[in-house]
Amino acid sequence: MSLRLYDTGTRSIREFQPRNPGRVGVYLCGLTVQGPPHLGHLRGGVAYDVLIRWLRRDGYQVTYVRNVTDIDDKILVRGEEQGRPWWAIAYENERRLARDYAALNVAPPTYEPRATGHITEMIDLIAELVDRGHAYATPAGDVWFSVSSWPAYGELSHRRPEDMLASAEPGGGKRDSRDFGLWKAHKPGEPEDAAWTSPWGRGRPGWHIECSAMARRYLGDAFDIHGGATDLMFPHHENELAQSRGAGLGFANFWVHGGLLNLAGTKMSKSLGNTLSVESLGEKGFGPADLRYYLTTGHYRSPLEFSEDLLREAQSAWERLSNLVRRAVEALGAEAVIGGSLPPEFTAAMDDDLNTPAAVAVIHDMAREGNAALDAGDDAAAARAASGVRAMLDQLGLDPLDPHWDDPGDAKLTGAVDALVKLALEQRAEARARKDYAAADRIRDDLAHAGITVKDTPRGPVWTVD
RNA sequence: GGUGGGUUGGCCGAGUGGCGAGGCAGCGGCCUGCAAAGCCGUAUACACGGGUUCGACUCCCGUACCCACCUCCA
Repeated sequence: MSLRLYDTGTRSIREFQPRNPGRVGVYLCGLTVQGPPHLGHLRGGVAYDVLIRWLRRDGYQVTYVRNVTDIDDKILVRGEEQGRPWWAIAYENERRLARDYAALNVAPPTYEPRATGHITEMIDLIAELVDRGHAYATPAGDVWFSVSSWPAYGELSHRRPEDMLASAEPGGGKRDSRDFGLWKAHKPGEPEDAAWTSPWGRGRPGWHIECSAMARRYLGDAFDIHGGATDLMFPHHENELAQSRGAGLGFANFWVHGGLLNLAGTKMSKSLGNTLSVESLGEKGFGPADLRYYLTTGHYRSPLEFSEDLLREAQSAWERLSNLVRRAVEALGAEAVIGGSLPPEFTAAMDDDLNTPAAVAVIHDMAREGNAALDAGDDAAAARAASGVRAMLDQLGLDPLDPHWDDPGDAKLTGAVDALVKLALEQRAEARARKDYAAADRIRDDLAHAGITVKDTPRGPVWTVD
């Protein structure tokens, strides 16, 4: 069994085969860094992280390119509004995104090219399109892609040209309302540092051309997988495809589109302003692992509803899993809970178009076995189950013992708190020994007020900081 | 108007032509001084109407409703 992936281009699940044996090239449309990232962006990041991890686990050498769009109309508008350079805003948001991805244990891509660093490649590509008759320049210095010159236009999103509404992008010398911009002439009033020299005069690139140009540079004329969320399918990906194919490039073999994250029934979106950040959730007691687990419990292509209640449920479920792993480590030692292999049911679920909900169900089943074995004192079975659970979680980027999840701010305090809590627990143990439960419970309550939860286990009390 | 996706039990969420994934919440029990954790058991499902079939939640047709895209958006 190997990976079968849904491909938007053919609207079907296909056996994944790389173009070159052992190597996979993946291009993911990253963010337009006009504002801070929100949970929807992070969902996409986690979903593709899961895909990349699965490909690597299959032994592929993966080149994963995720771009940053750091020049576009909206970024320029933000700069105007805030009275700051547009590039400062772009870079600030890019760093925020990197920080949030890191918090969620999303591995960095192989390379993260910025649009502004690839103007040359874009100009080259545009020039080729003009030469081939698929693009035309206007006297004003704009360059448009000619949709009517490319009969296959619409093949990805399966739209017929006559069904398309006329683009709102006005005139500007366009021959056809569906034509889209490859190069935008610099306009009076726009920042001088937002324009580059080109054969058509000073200007800046249109949105779609960057991905075609950067994918070509880093992955070659043809590559394996192109990803992005479903809202990019049209027009962005359709346009990318037309540009690249129009220039004679093979472009992507698989198109993988992820579902959106909904908030109160509608999608979370920059333009709607209904966004949520990792920090705001942290203030409500949710850790990045809770969020990552939650984002993993839905299938990547399905829309996912977000609410605090749902996140809280995910948190409970995630704690169950991480409890099992910790219990096993406490009972059997850390060396007994490493390096389990992945159960065939888990592998089958993941190979089936990355069916993470089914994969997570396998983890829960094995966690139950592990807990039962622990209760029964069957160390061998417990170690086997806990190791398996850990291996599966690790595959999803959710190993509970990964130091990544530790709050670094706690490190300095841990030693001191440890000693103090130990002292309190000794007193509580003495009280319990003389059956003075009122005193024992008072100590536990006091600790609880300080944010420390004490639980009694067959091997003595354990405590956690909330 | 066009295109695509969806409607599963209190909630979330997989899946299959015939054995009721998994989680969260609930209830009962075991364990525990209590609590927590854990384990065992347990009720409530497949939007509606037709059709195909020995048999449909699963296939087909229709209806309703929801979401997304068709303008920038992960």
